[in-house]
Amino acid sequence: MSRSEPSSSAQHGRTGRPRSAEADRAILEATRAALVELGWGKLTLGDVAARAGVAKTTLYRRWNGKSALVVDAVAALFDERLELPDRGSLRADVEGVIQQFAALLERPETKTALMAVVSEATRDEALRGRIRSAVVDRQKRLVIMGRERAQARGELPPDADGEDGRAAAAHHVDLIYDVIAGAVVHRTLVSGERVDAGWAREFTTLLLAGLTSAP
Amino acid sequence: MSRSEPSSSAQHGRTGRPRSAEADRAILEATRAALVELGWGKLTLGDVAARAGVAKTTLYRRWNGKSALVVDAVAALFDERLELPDRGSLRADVEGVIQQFAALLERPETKTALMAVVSEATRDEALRGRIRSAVVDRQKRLVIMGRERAQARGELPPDADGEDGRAAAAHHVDLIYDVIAGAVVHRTLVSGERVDAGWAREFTTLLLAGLTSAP
Amino acid sequence: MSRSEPSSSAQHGRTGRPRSAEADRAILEATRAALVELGWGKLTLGDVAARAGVAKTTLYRRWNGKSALVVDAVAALFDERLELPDRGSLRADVEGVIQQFAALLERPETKTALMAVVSEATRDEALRGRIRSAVVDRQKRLVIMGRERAQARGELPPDADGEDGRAAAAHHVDLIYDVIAGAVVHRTLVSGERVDAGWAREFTTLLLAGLTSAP
Amino acid sequence: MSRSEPSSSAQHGRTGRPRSAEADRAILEATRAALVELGWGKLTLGDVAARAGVAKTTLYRRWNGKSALVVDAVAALFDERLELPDRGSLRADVEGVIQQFAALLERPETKTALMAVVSEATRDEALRGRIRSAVVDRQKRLVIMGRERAQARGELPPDADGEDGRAAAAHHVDLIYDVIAGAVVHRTLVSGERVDAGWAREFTTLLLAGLTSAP
DNA sequence: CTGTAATCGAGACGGTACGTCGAGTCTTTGA
DNA sequence: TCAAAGACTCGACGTACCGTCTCGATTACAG
Repeated sequence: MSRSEPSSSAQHGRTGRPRSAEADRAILEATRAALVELGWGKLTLGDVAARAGVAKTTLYRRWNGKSALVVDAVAALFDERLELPDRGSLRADVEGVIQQFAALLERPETKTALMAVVSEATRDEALRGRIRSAVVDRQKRLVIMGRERAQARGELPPDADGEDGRAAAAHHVDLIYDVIAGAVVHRTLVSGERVDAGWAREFTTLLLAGLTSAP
Repeated sequence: MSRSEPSSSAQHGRTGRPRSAEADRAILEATRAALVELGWGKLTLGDVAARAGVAKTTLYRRWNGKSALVVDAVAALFDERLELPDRGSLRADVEGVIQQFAALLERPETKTALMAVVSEATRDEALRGRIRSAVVDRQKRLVIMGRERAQARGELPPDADGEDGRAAAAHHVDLIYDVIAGAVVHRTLVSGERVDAGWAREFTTLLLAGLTSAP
Repeated sequence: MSRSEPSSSAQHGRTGRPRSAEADRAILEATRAALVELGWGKLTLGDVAARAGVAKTTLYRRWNGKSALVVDAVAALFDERLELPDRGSLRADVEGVIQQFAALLERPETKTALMAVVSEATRDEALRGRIRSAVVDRQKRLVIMGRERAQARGELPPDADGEDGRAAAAHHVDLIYDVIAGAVVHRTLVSGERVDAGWAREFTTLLLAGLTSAP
Repeated sequence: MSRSEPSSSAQHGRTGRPRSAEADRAILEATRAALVELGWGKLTLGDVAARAGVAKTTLYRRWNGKSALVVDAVAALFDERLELPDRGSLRADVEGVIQQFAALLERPETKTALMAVVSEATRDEALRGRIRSAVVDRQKRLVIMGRERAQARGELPPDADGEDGRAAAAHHVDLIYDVIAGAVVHRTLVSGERVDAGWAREFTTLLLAGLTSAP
């Protein structure tokens, strides 16, 4: 799913030496380490290969460039880190989401990598898709989940029925997601300020007023 | 202020041949053109120099790398394009700001460049400062102005007096700025969707509810 | 022996793609052609690489600069062109050697290159060694051979026996070599006159009188 | 005579600020110093100008390139150093000439510069002329003088009368000059050995036998 | 004493080449 | 067939000098 040749099962003939699974792990690990040390701009595939104890050939056989590799490398972090325990109220859940986004963005490997691949993606449709599935969709899932819980609690009105209702709901989720993720990203990376508990609370207050007042 | 040697006033002696102002103009223009055609990733300083009819040396004498040059090149757009005519109401002003940010971000030169330099800036304090003064401050000015107008109209409560009041106001501006700019940037560049009139209206509705309910 | 990494035998591991022998040939050939067309001063390694159909990197991987490359390029000529057929008498052999040196020095590639690398060598011990083995030794071999033949014919007295004898012989060879090669080089390159048959004869007369009178 | 614009007398109008004679001196001095430190290859005109406390412009106004400047700079040495006191015999005079040539060539500035400009001169007629008048003719004068003295002493036969005689004499001088200068240059720069008293004596012996036996 | 005309320093200018580096590809030997 | 090693082509990098140019500031001699 994340490889240039979807390594899922042995697509490529069944003879010959099989690909080392260990190599995959080592490469992604090395990529993250290199990202932390050098940042996106100075990261080189030759260096990653050397750190992973792997030949450059091996690396290119599995990914087709710096961007693809880095997306996969940071995608792994999104898998591990994003979950949303029920904190009992909409406000608590929103603050939780904000904190999780912020925690992820304050890790040095994501901080430097995320905007870089987003930038690359402005000219690369395939990369855009990869980012969507590896990053955006996983984050958006949290928004969806939090919204459903709030509706179940009665903190937010339920979705309208029918096709239009579903579309409006999706629309609403997109808006909320862009506002939350955007504000956190912007504060962290552009304004260059930390997302602390105080800011999270103020932002949540602003947001909840908006969400609960007008439908 | 925007050069590697802040050319503001004649810092570098008064003797010797003076730097060509025409060259500056041509270089920034060429940089924007190259950004549109090639995008950040493929943009090379050699190519920019060639387009500007200027030697590479001249370019390196004034800026110290791709990032710094590109920041200055897009900063010029922020100068030209950002203004806030009084549209008569807070809602209209907010929608106006959103549309302006979005229009700027949908230009191909900013779309490809902005996140790239933000990414570079995560490892470069000087670059961060340059972005702040060339981009962030110019944008934030609009937020401040819009807020003051709304206070004058009575749409928003006035700032509290004294030192604490000023600090709280600045704090508030920062929050609003990150929310607006962040949401627009995220929708445009990460989610990859257009900011149309409908979205601008919905987002404004969300935001105004937040701004006007709880102080 | 002539490379920066003495490629003689597989010094650099046995794995990996081996260096292309064809590239070597093409580079030296291109170097000579460029020397003829442009002369030492205008010769650039980038141009040589282009002529040879080879990347600059390849060239720098094998030689460490213009001088080293040029020495190897002209050394090949010294290999091909210097031989000493037995012409039956010392006089004839000496004239033969002189003509061969002169013919080599009048080729445009050697004419422009030789003094240039000698000049560089005044500040570069490694280059000096390279010149010695690639040029000087090959020329000196001819002097040694001619001298032995003359001794065999009885035109010159035999070497004295023992350690001292061998040292004196080597000494003598060095002197003769410097006189012959020096006179030819100086006439050709410094005085800028041709070495024609007449000059060769007169010089030989002068030399033979010196060689045969006082031992 | 040695300048690009033969500064001999005021060719260039008589008004305007006159050229600084001090600058000339300082530049030539700086050139020699730079030659000693850096050698021909690393010597740059910018550096010379800086050492001389002079603008690059000044330098280019008087000479038209590295080669011309260096020829003039070393030519001054030839003026000071070459003279031939009468040592009473042909042998002594020849050894004297050899030692003088050798002493000149062992100075680091001439060692590195001489062959370099000779190499440049292979492609530059004007430079060749400049070398001839600044170097070759001055050295050859010594050979001529020594030969005349020897003829006066009766150690060498007098020149034949008439046009042919003069031509033959000039011819002879040229041959001797190339042999002496060539041997010394070659030993010093190519073979890389010192010219000590022993070598000078042996070479003289060889040469005198040749000069005195056959006419 | 006042132009006029060439010099001087400084340093920016358009160029050309440098030698290095990274991206990807290709070609070996060995598992 | 894949893996490691490393040579390959290509293209950009940022720097160094080149030789020219434009400045403002000095000199000298001519009127």
